[in-house]
Amino acid sequence: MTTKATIIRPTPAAVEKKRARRRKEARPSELMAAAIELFIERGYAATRSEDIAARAGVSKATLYLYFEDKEALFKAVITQGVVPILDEGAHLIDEFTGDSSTLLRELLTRWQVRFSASPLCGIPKLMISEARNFPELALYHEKVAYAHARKILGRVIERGVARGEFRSLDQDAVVELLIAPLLMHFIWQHSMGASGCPTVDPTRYLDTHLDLILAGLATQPQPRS
Amino acid sequence: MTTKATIIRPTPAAVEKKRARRRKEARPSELMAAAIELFIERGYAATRSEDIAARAGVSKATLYLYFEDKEALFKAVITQGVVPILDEGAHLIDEFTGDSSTLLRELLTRWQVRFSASPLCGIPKLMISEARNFPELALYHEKVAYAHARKILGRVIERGVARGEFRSLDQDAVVELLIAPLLMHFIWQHSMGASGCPTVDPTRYLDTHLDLILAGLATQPQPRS
DNA sequence: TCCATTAATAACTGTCAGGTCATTATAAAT
DNA sequence: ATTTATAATGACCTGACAGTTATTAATGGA
Repeated sequence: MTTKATIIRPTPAAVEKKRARRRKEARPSELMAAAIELFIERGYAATRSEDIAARAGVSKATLYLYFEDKEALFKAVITQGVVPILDEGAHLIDEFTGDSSTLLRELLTRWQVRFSASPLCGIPKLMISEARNFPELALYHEKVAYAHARKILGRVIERGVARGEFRSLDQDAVVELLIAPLLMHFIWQHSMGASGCPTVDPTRYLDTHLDLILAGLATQPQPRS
Repeated sequence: MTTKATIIRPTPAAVEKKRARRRKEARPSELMAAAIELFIERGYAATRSEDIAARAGVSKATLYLYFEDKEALFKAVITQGVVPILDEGAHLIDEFTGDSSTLLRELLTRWQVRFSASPLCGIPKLMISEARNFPELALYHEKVAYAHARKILGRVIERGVARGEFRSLDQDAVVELLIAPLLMHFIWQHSMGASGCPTVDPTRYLDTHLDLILAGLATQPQPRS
């Protein structure tokens, strides 16, 4: 017999199961798109869940049909896939046969272009801002995103050193120094830049970065611009 | 005759004048020290004014004797003097007679050491996080801090180019690229780093940065490490 | 010692935002 | 058409926090 019990309200577990199913539909991605914009603009604490819902064109209560709470929404936003874009770079390495300077140039340019065209490039600013309020999330993000990018860049440097094209310097430091300007640029754009502070031209900036660092890495004097 | 009016409460203007006088005493700097720590840790919105007061060892109401509101305290913290430290670098340039590579090395090292030893190095992270919530403040900070640093670095690059030591590249971009790794390092330390993410060794990082960028800037092939 | 002035606070208030719930609209099924 | 299941929401509740005020403690000058 069916336990036609006195319980009318569904159990919390059932509610969460339903939420998990719903999270794969269209509505949640609208909410997440709205959330990522607002979180990047204002930060986590200063963003009201009602505003997120409003921007997605639904009511606040609807948001809570799809996400357990504000924090779950934040985590969903942060853990959105940067990995596929990073992996495009990894494939580039596998296929590439030319010199490592050119490879490095192509790799960084690719990443810059791909991230610039997506809201994902706002995530560094967001993660930096909220890291101390969400330490586990920071560690997770470091592991799946930053460490991944470092590994890929590390392979290029190793390749260059092995082929006698690059000097052998402190590997970890070189990799950080390759990423830092890109990251800094994204971060600046989404914070100071968005408040009216001057920003450098992205392509000139990246070109100069590559020009400098490739000359600095090279074992032989390069043709100079 | 003195207007012995019915007014018992002091006028808001008088209160503010009193606050301005008090702000030059010892208590406010304790409050600001506490505030800078907490703002950097948790961000502006997530920091409760009661916690700031508690860390400074006073009650919340006392805080409001010295600062009009939370925002005024935040602005006071941000506008704390980075300029003197930057100017140490400017003096270095004036006195220096050697080659520009060494000058650049000394300048960046000096800044790195001086900022690392002070809570001021947390301000970039704070400003980045809150720029969009305080646009005027972002512009002010850009003007008195970042633009100032850029100008000083610009002079060194010009000096190097004039003396035939440095290649002539996009001036603005080069300056950004000199600062970006330092800034990024401070920002990382105070966000991801503080959440347990691995951080590179500062001195190795700075050494490699200088090694790379000076080699990249140099007109003549340098002695290579 | 007394008074006047200033420093400091505990207790309070109003507002605002996260989260819930009873109810209504919408779609599906028979 | 009627029932059932699901999607969506307005109205509500509650805790937390910025900012205020009435009161007390400290200070100092005569």
